[in-house]
Amino acid sequence: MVKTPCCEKMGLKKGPWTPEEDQILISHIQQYGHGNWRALPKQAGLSRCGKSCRLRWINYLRPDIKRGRFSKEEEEIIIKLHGILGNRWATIATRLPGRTDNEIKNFWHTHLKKRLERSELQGSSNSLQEAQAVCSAGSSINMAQGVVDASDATSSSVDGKLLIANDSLLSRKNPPIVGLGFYGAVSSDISGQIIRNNSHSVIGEEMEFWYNMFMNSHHKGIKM
DNA sequence: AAGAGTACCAACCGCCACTTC
DNA sequence: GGAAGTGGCGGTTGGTACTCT
Repeated sequence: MVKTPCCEKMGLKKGPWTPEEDQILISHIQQYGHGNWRALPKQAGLSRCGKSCRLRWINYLRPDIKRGRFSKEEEEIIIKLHGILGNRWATIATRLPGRTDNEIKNFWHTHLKKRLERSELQGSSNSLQEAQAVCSAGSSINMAQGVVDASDATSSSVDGKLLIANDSLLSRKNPPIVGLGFYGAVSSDISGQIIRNNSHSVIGEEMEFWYNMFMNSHHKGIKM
């Protein structure tokens, strides 16, 4: 097999999409779906690479995309999940229906990150600052993948919290770093829904929970 | 009014993980 | 088991809109 480059240099268009291209892509996907992104542009008659088509569809053309400003609630979710997961935008996006990883990433870099930096400078005590404490510690609890992808897990719920019995959920890409990220822990029920709770005492319990879970899995030799 | 600086966001790039052969 | 194909992710860039001087 010869590996073909993602975008053949010849004849493939780059840059902003035109309304005509959008229309072609939408109608093609509505008609045939997107079984194979690399083959799609050819089938649809687009001079774009498959990756570009996929990105355009996922980030802009998908019918369930939610446009407009992020709500306070969404901001809070992003901040807390970022505190736990780090820059795993796609995972965070699964908890924000209608929002794309790209949108969340942009929002983080253009709004939240700056706000966090400002609030840190002002020394104010609010949730943003708390999250900043998590982020600036450079911590990332990768086992939290299990929280976010709980719907895929073979799992059981204890007191509304989740136990994961599927180490396939655990990222191999990023080795686990256990640190202050526990502080911003978000818990989830068995269906993967986030249980929102800003109470410090509960956060403390969650820290303990996640810490114990990490230690248990570590001792059992679960790869994380 | 115009140029400079800044903010925002769509899109690209390179890498990695999973799947298929 | 390993090589190749493919999809997906995160980092980054570049263009445009907006604000300030």
